[in-house]
Amino acid sequence: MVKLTTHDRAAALAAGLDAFWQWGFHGTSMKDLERATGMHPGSIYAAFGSKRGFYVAALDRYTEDVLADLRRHASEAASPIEGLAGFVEAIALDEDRSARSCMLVKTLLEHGEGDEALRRSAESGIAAIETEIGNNLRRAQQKGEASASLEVEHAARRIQLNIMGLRSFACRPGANESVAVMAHDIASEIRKLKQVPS
Amino acid sequence: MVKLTTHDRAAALAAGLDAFWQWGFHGTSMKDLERATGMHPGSIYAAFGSKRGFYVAALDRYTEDVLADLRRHASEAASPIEGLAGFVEAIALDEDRSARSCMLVKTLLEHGEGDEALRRSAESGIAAIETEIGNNLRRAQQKGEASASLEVEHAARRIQLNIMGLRSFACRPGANESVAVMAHDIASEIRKLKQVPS
DNA sequence: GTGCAATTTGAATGAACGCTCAAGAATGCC
DNA sequence: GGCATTCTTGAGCGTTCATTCAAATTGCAC
Repeated sequence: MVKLTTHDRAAALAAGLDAFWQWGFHGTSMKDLERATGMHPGSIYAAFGSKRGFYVAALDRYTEDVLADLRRHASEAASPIEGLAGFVEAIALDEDRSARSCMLVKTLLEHGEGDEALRRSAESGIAAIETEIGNNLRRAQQKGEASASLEVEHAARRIQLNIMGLRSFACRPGANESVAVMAHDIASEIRKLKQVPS
Repeated sequence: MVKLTTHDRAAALAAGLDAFWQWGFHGTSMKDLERATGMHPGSIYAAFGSKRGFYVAALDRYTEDVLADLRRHASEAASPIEGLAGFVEAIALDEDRSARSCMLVKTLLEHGEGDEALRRSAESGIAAIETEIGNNLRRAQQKGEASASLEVEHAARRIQLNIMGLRSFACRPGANESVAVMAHDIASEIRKLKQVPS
């Protein structure tokens, strides 16, 4: 295992993630990855150890990207809850179909019974996102935006489940209009967590 | 393509579905399918044409099974809406992890950009289930259980999205308790569609 | 029991798979 | 420029893939 320049490694991960995202782990061949990254097989193995190692690294990067996106929405929105609602609404605006499904769910479903370690890797990403959603809800509580009696972990799980459903729903061919409707539905359910100002 | 006795064909489909459900399309080899069905490669090709043909047939069978399950819940429950709520709650009771993910979503995600025909096949299954959910809601309207002003198609889509999310959520390793909580959450949201008796 | 058609069988096929590593190119140091 | 070291390259490794088909077996009519 050998260092690439930070830039090269990041570019390779982005390209590899893209390929795995489109065709899944088993559906993406080393030849596909060579084409996508412009690297030769030896270099890929030097950098990531194996096809599976490459997948895990790309999956980690995906989780980081989602977390960054979540934090960006939180920091740019008028309030924590608006940040979450905006994050959900943005899913419907995603142009490319294949980028819509959640890579973590995709991993979980593709490796149903097979690769326990890979499933745990996906689970830890999901847990991290759930925690971040929970952080936002707690911030909403501190600001008085959400009720102090809100069960944060439960609500975070429910939001996560909605996002999983929405992202899968968005992969349906020709569902473009209804995805937007569903996204707004979910966003307005999130906004219902705002307590009526007393 | 050659006829198997009805019984043999059904048994082969059930075994094949099981294998595809666990390992996905690309993750299941012909050798796996031979082991699962007890058939020899020639017989599988005689009966289903190709590995892909086998997958499509198994997927169709899956859709039929889900529809039958949905109708069973509808006919055994006290009312149409209770039928839907019970159907959702039953998902959490499913024992084997791999049988929890929705095969149709799994197909949609695995073939993100690749096999257009397969994705359309999955979509038609999803649409059929959505229609059946809608039928139940309409029946609820006719009985006065749900408001006549309920937007049936919209509500059906929303329920379907929740089910997709729940079934994916249920694949998370070690999520057993929270799956039950989420299932009851979704079921009680469905029950909110009951109009208050006036 | 015999002959014929239908079915079952699994060894064989070429292609594609993930992965390796010896050889070549590039780099750094004096 | 010469030498040692590191990195890059891609042909080739053994394996496994989906698929085929000639031969063996079976079922049936008479």
